[in-house]
Amino acid sequence: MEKSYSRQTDLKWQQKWHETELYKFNVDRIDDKLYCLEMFSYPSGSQLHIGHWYNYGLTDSWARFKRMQGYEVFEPMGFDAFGLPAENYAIKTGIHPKTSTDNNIKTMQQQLRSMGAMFDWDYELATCDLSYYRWTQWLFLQLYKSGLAYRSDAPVNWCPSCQTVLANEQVVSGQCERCDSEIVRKDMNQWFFRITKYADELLADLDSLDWPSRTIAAQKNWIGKSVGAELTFFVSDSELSFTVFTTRADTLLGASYVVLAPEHKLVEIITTPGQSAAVQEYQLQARKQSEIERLATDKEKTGVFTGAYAIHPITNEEIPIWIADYVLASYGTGAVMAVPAHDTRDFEFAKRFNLPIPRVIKAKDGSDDSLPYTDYGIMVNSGQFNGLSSEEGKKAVVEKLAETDAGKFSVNYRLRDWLVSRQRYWGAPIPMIHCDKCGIVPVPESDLPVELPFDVDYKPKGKAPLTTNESFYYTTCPTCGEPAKRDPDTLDTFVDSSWYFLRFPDSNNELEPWNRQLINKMLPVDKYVGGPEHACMHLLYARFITKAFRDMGYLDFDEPFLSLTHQGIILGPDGKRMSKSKGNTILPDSYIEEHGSDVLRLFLAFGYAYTEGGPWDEKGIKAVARFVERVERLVKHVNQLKKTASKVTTEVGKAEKDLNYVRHYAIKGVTQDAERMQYNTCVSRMMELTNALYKYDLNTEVKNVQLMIDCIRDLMLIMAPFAPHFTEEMWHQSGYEYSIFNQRWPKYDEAALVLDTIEIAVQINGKIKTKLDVDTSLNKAELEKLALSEPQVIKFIGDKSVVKVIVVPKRLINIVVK
RNA sequence: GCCGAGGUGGCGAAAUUGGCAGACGCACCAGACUCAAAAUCUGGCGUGGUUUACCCCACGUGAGGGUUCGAGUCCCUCCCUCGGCACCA
Repeated sequence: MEKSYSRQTDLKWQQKWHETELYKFNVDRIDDKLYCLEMFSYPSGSQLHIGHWYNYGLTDSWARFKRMQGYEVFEPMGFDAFGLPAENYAIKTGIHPKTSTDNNIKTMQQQLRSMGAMFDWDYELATCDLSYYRWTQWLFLQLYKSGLAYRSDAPVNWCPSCQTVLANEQVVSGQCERCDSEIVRKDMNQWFFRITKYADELLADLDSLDWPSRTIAAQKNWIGKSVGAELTFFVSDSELSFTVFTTRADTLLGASYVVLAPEHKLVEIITTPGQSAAVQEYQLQARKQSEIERLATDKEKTGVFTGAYAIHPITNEEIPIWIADYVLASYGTGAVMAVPAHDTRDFEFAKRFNLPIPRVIKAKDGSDDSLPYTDYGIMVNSGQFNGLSSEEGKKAVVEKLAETDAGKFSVNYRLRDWLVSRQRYWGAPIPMIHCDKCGIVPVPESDLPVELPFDVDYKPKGKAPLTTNESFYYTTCPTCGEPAKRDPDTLDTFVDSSWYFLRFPDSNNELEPWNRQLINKMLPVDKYVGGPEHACMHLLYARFITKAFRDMGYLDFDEPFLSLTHQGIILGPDGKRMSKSKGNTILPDSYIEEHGSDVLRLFLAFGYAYTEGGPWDEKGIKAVARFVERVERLVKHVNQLKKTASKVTTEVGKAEKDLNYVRHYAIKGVTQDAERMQYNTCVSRMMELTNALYKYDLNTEVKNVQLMIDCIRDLMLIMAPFAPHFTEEMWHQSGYEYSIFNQRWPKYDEAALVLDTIEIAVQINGKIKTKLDVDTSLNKAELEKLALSEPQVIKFIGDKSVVKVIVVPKRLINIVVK
């Protein structure tokens, strides 16, 4: 047999789909819309790799499945085109980022088209296009206007290799997310987005989302809510006071000293002359520490006594004030009350410096008298609070202090504001102007875009490259008209990607970033598919931007992505992550050339649990190629039978019923499993139906050809989302009307799934002893009677007596004997 | 340490959510076709024991307990792997 599926088939149908505009989104059907989105591509130097196929190809299969179910599917594609890799490549090779990015986009467009996905290219966007980033700048201005973008002096994360600051989210255990360089802390004046304003809502709304639990957990961890109280301590012999944050107000009576962060503002004021040399030395040491040193949790506690004392707010006793680097200036109030008996860190510190360790909580059942004791318990040695549980005490102590304004309930978040400025070239310029007279002035919206100049020396020098382009950098103040300077920093690329899903449905709108009525209908995104590595970056930022623009009145929904799936990672054949340096990279191109793109797509569907991924397997792709050929032979064989079979029947006997059962079982299985993106079992069901058809053909002399035709028609339909070119070709060869993707998804018939007889298991005391073919029409009592009269069963029961019989229709009968 | 996801044949994996563990496929073994090979087709394939064979028996989802007529699935205690957070008060 001449094979009729190949790479040529792909190209032929891609051409036809393109000419007939088959996948063009029809806005008139917006009420049936389904927004299916894959995380857009980063056009790096290399080409589409297996990971892209795994993400885009199989999400496209899901989208096609939805299309056949009658949805008007919106599946756009674009490019996250600003960013460091293009710039670093430029520094290395001298090729301008714009040149290399434009080239890469062209290559990737080509490759994405060759995948044969339904992407509607009319909506394509690239974040580095002026038509896109002018609206990114607009976004910035709106955030600025509403107080959500602000400039501040703060200790920031500086990557000495990338020569730029980074957001907290881009620092991974003290190292740069991109280049693994050790991060340095620097005090700099930078732009921030006030994401912390939404901390509580970002946390609370997580529970309403159909997202993987690990991603929800990661965001919860990252936001890091802690509920507690702020308590005020006065400095002895002074009017000065400071507050501490604690989640364990019930342990207040056990506070035997307090600790300020070395950077705490009060330190200079309260330190006694005798201690000032030691304190200054310690502050200097703390500042010099690298991020990695500071994060080490196993190092010995260090600290210095300030010489000053605080007044305990309940006992009025004097307790010493220390400084130590285990207290972070950036969290809570930068000061803690130390309760060494009930906190492991305070305990270590107190041991080291011989500070008192009074116990004020005992275990509820009195069983644990070891220290430190960090669980909840009963308050002891706490005067009027004695006998209260920790839970009660946490309230009672704060309420007591509140009487004198020395305490209030309070919530703290680990989440920090999002640092968005970068001292790099290849990004959207920040639309702000620095004027000596007027201060920081926003660029008027009518002056947007602030165009990124082409002619810039982008080699890193520790300051923003845009300062080297004088005609960009030097400008006039829009307020007073005097000479002024543009902000030379560019926006974090995560700003670009934090709103692209809002732009897609209206990506050609030149008057506004999006039309409100339109996106209120098009969004939220119904299904979002991409890697899990964005859990606390892109996925968090996008939620923040959505909520912020909702509050500004530009859109009416609360969350951007209702349902999220993370595809797994396809590893190299060696089981390691694919990388050029390891030489274990698998490129899709040669497989597509050899087998056609559908074989690759089907293999990715069949070979892995979608959310798990796994090592590349050369043999697997052969197996799937074999399956595709097997289907092709079958289609051709039956099309032949249609014309030439001399002896046919329309009767439906046992063999026909069995075949029809497999057919409807397959339809049902694929319908359910495709819905939840469990693609491997979808392909299994198709294989079973194929096998059943072969078996029927082989074992049946006089065939019900019409049934075979119907089965194969359904097989082509359920296979279509996973092998779009192949099935379109088979559909065509079978004489059906173009296109298979305009067909409705087949429905399964529950009646066909009920067989006349079924094999059920018979257990004695829960162990399977035999199996019976029974009529499915039998009721429970009849089944029980039948089982008990079965010779095998009688033999097993022997002289024991039957205590109980459990009958589960269509499954099993369990006879309990004693 | 806290949070999340996992641990099932030689391998990739399934299991209608408490009801026949291992579907589907890979690899392997045997057979058919063939001069031969490839391709294709048919059958076998968790482990151990027993048996000439058909059969039969026992064991089996990381380990150990428990609930239940019945547990891969629920509960408790551990072990291991991966991911997130972490001197966060």
